[in-house]
Formats: sequence, structure tokens, C-alpha cells
Amino acid sequence: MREAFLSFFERHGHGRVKRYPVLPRWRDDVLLVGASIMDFQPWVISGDADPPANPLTISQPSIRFTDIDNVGITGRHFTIFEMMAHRAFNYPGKPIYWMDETVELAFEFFTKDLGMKGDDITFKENPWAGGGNAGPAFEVLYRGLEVATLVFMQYKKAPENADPSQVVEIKGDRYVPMETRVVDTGYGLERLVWMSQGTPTAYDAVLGYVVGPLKRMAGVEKIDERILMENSRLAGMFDIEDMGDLKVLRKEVADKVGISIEELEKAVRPYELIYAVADHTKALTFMLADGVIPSNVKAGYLARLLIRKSIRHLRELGIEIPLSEIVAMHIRELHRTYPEFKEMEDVILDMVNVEEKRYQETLKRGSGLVKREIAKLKKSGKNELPLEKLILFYESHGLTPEIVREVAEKEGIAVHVPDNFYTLVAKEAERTGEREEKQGGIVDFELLQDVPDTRMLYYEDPLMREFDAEVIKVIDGWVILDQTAFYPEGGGQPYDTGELNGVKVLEVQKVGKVILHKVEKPEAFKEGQTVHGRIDWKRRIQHMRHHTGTHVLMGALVRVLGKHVWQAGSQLHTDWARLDIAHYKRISEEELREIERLANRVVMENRPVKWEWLPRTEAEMKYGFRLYQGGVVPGRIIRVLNIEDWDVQACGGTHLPNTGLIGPIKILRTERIQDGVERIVFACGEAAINWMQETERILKRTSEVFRVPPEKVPETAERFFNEWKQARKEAEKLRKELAKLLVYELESEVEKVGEVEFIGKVVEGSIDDLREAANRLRKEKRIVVLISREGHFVVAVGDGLEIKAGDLAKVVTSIAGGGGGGRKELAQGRIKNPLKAEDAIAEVRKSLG
RNA sequence: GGGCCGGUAGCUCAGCCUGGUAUGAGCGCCGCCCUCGCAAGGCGGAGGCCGCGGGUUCAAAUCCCGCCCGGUCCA
Repeated sequence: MREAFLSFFERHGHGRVKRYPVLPRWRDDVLLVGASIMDFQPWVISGDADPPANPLTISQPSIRFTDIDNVGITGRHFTIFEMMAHRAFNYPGKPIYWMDETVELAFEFFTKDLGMKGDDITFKENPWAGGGNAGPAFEVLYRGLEVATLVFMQYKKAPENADPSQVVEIKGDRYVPMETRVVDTGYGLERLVWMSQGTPTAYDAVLGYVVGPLKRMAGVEKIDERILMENSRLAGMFDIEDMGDLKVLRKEVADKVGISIEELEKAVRPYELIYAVADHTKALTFMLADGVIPSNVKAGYLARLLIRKSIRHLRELGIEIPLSEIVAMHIRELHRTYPEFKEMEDVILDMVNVEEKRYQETLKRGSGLVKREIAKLKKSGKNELPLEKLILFYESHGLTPEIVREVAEKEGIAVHVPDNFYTLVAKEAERTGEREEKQGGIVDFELLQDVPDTRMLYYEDPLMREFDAEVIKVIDGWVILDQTAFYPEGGGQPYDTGELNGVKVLEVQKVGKVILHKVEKPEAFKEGQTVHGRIDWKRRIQHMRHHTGTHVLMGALVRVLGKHVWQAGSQLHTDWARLDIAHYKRISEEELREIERLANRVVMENRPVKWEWLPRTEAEMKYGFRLYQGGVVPGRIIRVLNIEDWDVQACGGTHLPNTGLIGPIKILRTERIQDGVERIVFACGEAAINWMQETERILKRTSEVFRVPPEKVPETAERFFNEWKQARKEAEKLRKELAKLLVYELESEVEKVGEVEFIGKVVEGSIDDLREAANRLRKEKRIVVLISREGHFVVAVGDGLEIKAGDLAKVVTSIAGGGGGGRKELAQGRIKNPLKAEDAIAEVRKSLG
């Protein structure tokens, strides 16, 4: 079907365009590609980039979560579907085609190539709006089922000050005409295949390679065909908005077939689950192949959602296979069309396995936690889990209230989940959240209106250290020149410092296309004056080493860890740099060494580093979307940095002309800064040497302390540690022996004070010894006071006495200073003046009498 | 980036609020008893820098500060 469509439009003069990734790297306003037109927003639509072909045809896998509750049930809803399209961009003065031709093409395709009867096809008018654009549209229905939409985009959102005569209103929003009118079509691949095959559901038509095996595994191959067909027929006309809708559907089907709702449910539910799993795992396969890393944020969370939902479905079906096996089925089937799947297979399957394991662990950890909490509750005689615990479980441990309830109810504890639970949680978070203050602009943008763009010498010659320039203007301590070699802060690279005519340059920023230099003495500069600039080269060259080094490292990371690795941010400093990457598990020591080795090899190969300015679409077609490592890059032409056969990125920083100049690259450590994001901290050039020398120094010092050569340090340290533990245990034993002796000696020193046995003595020993002895001596109606020569003391009071040990400790300290206290039976402390120990004991004895 | 929770025996965790002996608990491990043997059971035992560093205190696993590691929620 895909081929039929694409080749039909190719024959009719359209350029065939490869699918775009479902994770849209070229824009940051949406999480996933949900329609084919999104490939060309905003750059092509706005005219900032040329379309890759005009007119063009494409089949774009699209993912939408809005219908997720319908998936599996209605027979026609998917989270992932392929939207086939032909499209024409009618630029002013260069029209391609518009309404009539579009409809003709569609009709010809449907009737001639697909052999549909013209009478079965209906065109229904229904204006369309979305993504800031709008226009008239036709829905194309085949025997009542929507199979395509033809949109004629000719309006864009009206600005506030739009000319009222131009404004039109569509679906409640105000629009004005666009200069470029776009034919935007969407043909549902799955629905067309379904129509041509006549299977009960669209899932059977396009996902048979998964649905079949799953049916076998679940043992539901045989079912009353009549029930299934009837269910499909009615379900096909339903949209499930909530559980109520589902009940209505069930009832209608049950009545029609003449069985109870329960029987129907039992028959149909496994099918729905199987369909849903087949669809969800397909969407997942595309997402993971295109670089989505399962996590707790954004698109990553949607991937995790699909994984967890699919696992739950499988368990309900009683199928005990790892989820990755189903994903493998998709790869096996789809890799002929999408070879990138095969390339990524190992990583994709590993990601799914890691996630499945993680989910199990979360559940296990969670149920343990909940069970312990419940044990506590039961002890205190409660039988309901309080709301604040529920919030705690969710916020601190990631346990949704549903999971908590499941566990708790098994233990006979009621859990009440408020309907607005997540709102409550959000409020809780808001209360604790502090407002962050935003920083003001550098200078008033208005003041820069008439200032010409600064010529960027650092791009013309990134190794330029000195230059001459003319002062254009001085504003609020910032000097503006006609040209500069000072790099302004941007793209994770810090600004340069240095001098202008011997005056210190403190900071350099870019506002629009004007570069501003903050100087120590602005009064030294006048308009029209020629100045000589000199860059702090030690600082700058380190930034360049770290910047080019970041790209080299990136290439190594992708090769060692896999193509799913994308840059998630970076920051350069003089002494070190950091690179955050998307990755689904911790990087092992071994991988890290391999990455470091590879990166340094590329340095030693001294590969050339080249940069060029390219129009956006040309750059994308030449290098792919891997360009956008640093995030979305604005502008009509973009700067592409190319390390020969190693790494290509859109980048605005200054770079070394070859990799050899980076010097050594040393990875210092990795951190896991967020679910699915690893931070690599590293140093290049001189900074790397500093770190290595420092590490060596530490090792040398350590080896000096142990008096062994450095290579013997680990085993020696281990030996020392073990011996130390042994010695500690030995000392413990001796202490107990000593205490026994002390006890033996003291037993003979008992004196009677009233009806109390009293032992009071100044002895040798540590506080532990004293306590040990006192505990052994303690018995009914006996009081023991022991004070060491260092001033530690213990007081033990036997059972059957009203006196508290803590009170007697106070008597001791009242005479000899210091402090102490404790429980009823045993108190301990230390006196300030050991010479008064005897007096203190006497005072205690007196207090008893 | 911010918040929250956690780090104690090989493992899972009590103890921390309210500082005062880690008799820590269960599982696991070792030995003995029982058994033809195994499991179960009984008896005994080994096993702890209480994450790291500082502070407060007579005294810190416990309170305070900083750091590291893990988990989790929100941007």
C-alpha cells in the first residue's frame, strides 16, 4: 500500500521523501510527530527552509496518545499510524497546484490504483485548523469510513495588529492569509489496508505478524466468529471517552448476539488486549529507534507508559514472555522498510529489558514499603491509609495510588484515593516551591536598533588572538565594535576575556547580532576610535580544546554505546567540561575506558575539523537530524561543524582546525543527573594534564604513607584495613576480660548504706570498660558508681530502688564539674576535675544515707 | 535547576522523632544435634568505620551543616 501510494505520486511528478524521525529534533514545541505536516513546521511553512522536494510525497509514521483508550477496542484507533501524504508548497509567483488538481489526484489514486468504486467515495467539506495554520479541507470517506483528509492551508494566526479587512475566523480563532499556500494531505495507511483486506479490525490487517503469535500464546485462537464480527461492527462506530461508553458498547453487542455482558467481556477482552499490545509495542519500537530514552519526563515518559501498559496487558493475558520479544517481532517485520531498526536492534531490546526489570523492581520495592507501612498502621489500630502517606508514596517513591491500593487491599487496609489526587499533589508541590527570579537583559534592546551587526572575526579565523577594530558605540559600560575576535557567551561556551587597548574586558555578550564588550574603564573609549584587542589566549584555547573535545567525545560515545545517544546539554570551563547525554543505564567502567581510548585515538589521528554555513534543508539532507545535538537551531542557514568521518553537528562555537590540537582527553567521572541522562565530566589539553598530575600526586603520597610502591597500595590498604578490624575485635575481647577482672575485684568492695548495697570506686579503664563492668555489677538494690582516672564515669542503679541513675550522675557532676546523664538504670558522663572523683563518690554515698 | 525519601551484618530492613550498652530482627552463611540422605526442626557461631567529612555535646547510628551514592516528584 505504502509503495502503491508513493509510486503513484512519484509518477505524477512528486519527489519521494524519506520518513522523518517520530522524535522531532528540529522543533521543541511538540514531544512527538503526530502528523506528516509536522515534518515541515515551522521552518518550511514559514519560508526559512526549502522543502526537500516540491511537490513531494511521503509516508510518515505518526504517534498520538489522544486515542490511547480507544486502541484495541474500536478496531480502527492506533497510537501509531502511518500518514501518507502528497504536498505542494505554492510560493508567491511559483504555484504548483491547488484544490482541483489535489482532488483529481486523490480520486485517480483511489479509483484507478486501489480499484475503489467512485460511488463509494464521498468528499465532505470541513475546515481545518491546527499548529497555528488553517484553511478549507475535505474529508475523504470510503463507505462511510474516513480514509484521508485534504487540507488547503492558506491562513496563519492573525497578529494582534492585523488589518481587520484581512482577518477571517475559523473555529473561533482569527487568521490572516499566508503568502505561501500549502496543499497538505493525509491518507491513513492502516485504514486503506484494512478496507482492501476486509479483516475484522484494522489491527488484523496491519499487525497480523504480532497479533497471530499473541493469540496463540494466549490460547484464544478459537472464538465464536459471530461475536467478534458483531463486536467489531459496533465497536467500529464507537469512540470511547470514558468507562460509561464502554459499558454501553458492551451492552449493545451482548444484546445483539444474545449472551450476557460477562460472557461477552470474557470473549472479547483478550482480543482487545492483544490488539493494544501489538499497537503499543509498534509505537514503542519507532520511538526507541528514533532516540527516545524511557524516563520520567516528556517523550521518555510516554515510552515508559507504553512499556508499563503493555506489560500489564501481557500479564492479564497470562503471557509470560519478556516484552522485548514482541518488540523483536516488529523489528523482524519492519526492518525491510526501515533498515535503521536492525541497526539499533540490540540497543532497543536492551532498553526494553532494562525498563521491564526496572518496573518489576519499582513494584517490588513499592509493595515492601507499603506492607511495612501497613504493619505499622495495624499496630496502632488503624485500618485506613492516610492521604499524606499516599502522597509520600507517590512523590518520594513513584508509587501511583492505584499500585498502593492494590497492595493495601490485599492486606485488608482501605485506601481512599481522592479524584483530584494529582491536583492535590501539584498543590503540595506548589506550596514548597520557591519562585526563582529572572535576570534582566544585558542592555536595552531598543538602544541597539540602529547599531550595525558586528563582524565575527572568530568565525573567520578561530585562532586569531589580536585584532584592530573601530568603536561604534559605548552603552552602559559596554563597548560595541565594528568587528571583534572576542567570542560572546553561547552554546555552552563561555565568553572570552582579554584587553582592549590595555583595558580589561570582563564579559562579552551577544544581543541579536551585536556583540557587546563589558570593560573595566568604559570612559577610556570614544566613538570612531581605533582600538587594539588582545584575547586571553590561555583561557580561550582551553575553551576550544574542550569544545572540539566535546564533539570528539560525542562521536566516541555514539560508537561505543549506540546511536540512541544524543547530547542533552554541555557546559565548558577552563579546567573541565561536562557533556550530558541521553542514555538508558549507567555507563560501565569498561565502556568508559573504551570511550576514552577511542576519543584519544581520534585526537592522535589528527583529523581535520571543518565548518561551513549551509541552508537548513540542505544540511538536514546531507547529514540527517543528528545535526541538532545541541537542540533546536534557529535561522535560515546554519553553521555545520564536521570532524572528518567522526561527528557532524550544527554548532556556533569556536573550534580547533584539527583534532590533534585538543591534546589528551581525560574522563574524570560520570554522574546520573536524571532518569535517562548521564553526565560525563572530562578535561582536555592542559587541564587534562593537571588532573592526571594531581591524581598521581595523591597516589604517591598514599604510597609514601604505607611505605610501599604505588602498585602495592590497593592490597596494602586492604591488608591494613583487615588488620585494623582484627585488632579492634581483639581489643573488644580484652576489654571484656578486663571488665570481668574489675568486677571480681569490686565485688569485694560492697558497703551497706541503709538497705542499699553501694560500690563506689575510682578505677582504670575507658568509658566502655566502665560501662561493661557496671552492667555486670548491677543487681537488685545495688548502686554502682565508677569513675576513671580520665574522668569518665558511670552510675548503675539496680532494680527495686526508687533512685534514678541520671539524678546520681548530677550529684557527681555537682561536685566534680562536667556533665552527664542517662536512663533510670544506667547513666554516664565525664567530670571536669578528676581530682575530685573521691569527693564525688563520697557525696553520692551521703545522698543515699 | 528545585523539592522529597533513603544509605545500619552478605541480602531485606528495625532502631533516629525524644542522644545514653548495636542482647538488633528475618533471610542467607558456618558448625553441631536429628536423618540412610535431603528438607524441615533444635542448639551454637561467625559476620557492623551505622555512606564520607565537619560541628554541637560529658556522650552522636540518632541533632545540625557540607559532600558522595541511590530512588522519586516537579520545572
